[in-house]
Amino acid sequence: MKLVSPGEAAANTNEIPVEAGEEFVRIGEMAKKYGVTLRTLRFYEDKGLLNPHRDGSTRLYTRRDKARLKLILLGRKVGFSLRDVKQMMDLYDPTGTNTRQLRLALDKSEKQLARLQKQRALIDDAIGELSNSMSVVRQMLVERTAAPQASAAG
Amino acid sequence: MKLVSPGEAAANTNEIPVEAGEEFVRIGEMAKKYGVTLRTLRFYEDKGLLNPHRDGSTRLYTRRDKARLKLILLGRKVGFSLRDVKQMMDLYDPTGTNTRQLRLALDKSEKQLARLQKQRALIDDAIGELSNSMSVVRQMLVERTAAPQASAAG
DNA sequence: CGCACCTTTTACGTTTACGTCAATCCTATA
DNA sequence: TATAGGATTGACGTAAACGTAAAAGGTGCG
Repeated sequence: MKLVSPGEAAANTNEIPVEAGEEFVRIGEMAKKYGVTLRTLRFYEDKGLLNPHRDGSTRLYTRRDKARLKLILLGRKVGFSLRDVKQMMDLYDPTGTNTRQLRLALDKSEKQLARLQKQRALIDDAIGELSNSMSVVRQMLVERTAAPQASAAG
Repeated sequence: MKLVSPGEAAANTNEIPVEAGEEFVRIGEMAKKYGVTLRTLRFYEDKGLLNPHRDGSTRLYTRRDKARLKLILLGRKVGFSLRDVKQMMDLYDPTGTNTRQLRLALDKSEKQLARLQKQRALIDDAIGELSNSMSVVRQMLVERTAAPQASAAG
């Protein structure tokens, strides 16, 4: 049994004890697959967001880790901090209904949604102000460029 | 001659040589007037964005400084970095037409406008994703909450 | 054998715009 | 004169999410 081989180039394919069809991926592949850096994966682990298995000191990621990573990336995409993501993930309990987890997620989501809407309002505001300033500047440029001695400009 | 006295409470009113009706304000007032902290004003000065006069070691702000501060705050509002603002301000030349300054400002503004629009798109995207996730979570909560033993949920 | 390549841990650096002391000084006022 | 209120400089702290370098170990291949 080997590591999952992406395409053809499975360099450095070490013999790893794999049980029950579990597919292990090392950090390099994991990083490529999800478009993150090695540093990021180690960082997430350091923050308690990921918990890959180990073969000696080598990290081995399973599809559980992949699922978690997907969640993390989704969380970040919608603007949650890693702390928020961790807080929500930490409530996951495979034996229960995860009602609490879901409620927390919903709660945080509502707040985040509000933040996002506020941000959008701010940005719209900024766009407005900026557009104004730009037309003012354009006007000033026109006055300085066109017909410096004549006052009739059209 | 005295410092400009805002309302009635002009505490700590020191004798300051004022010429030609110039109105000086010390840092505390300046901060209040523009809703920034003392630290902020000193920081801006440290970054070369402001250049208040001095009475000994005490900073004295004139309306020139106020105008500059207004520009800084507008710049920040529309998302420019302080470096950008400084770069634009540094081109100011009271003897010329400031064409170069205006062109630079316009150039930076166009780029910033693009960034803002991109940001807004990202935010809209995030809002969409988040809304989706939220309805999924709500659905999950419904399934876990309502009629745990009956499969008919209306 | 040696090189290229992957991986590890540790730890400091980056970015931006200030916040938060800390120690000190000056001044007006009761 | 004691006290309260501003003001000064200097310098470390903060937030977030990694980047980057260093020093080292393991592995397969030609």
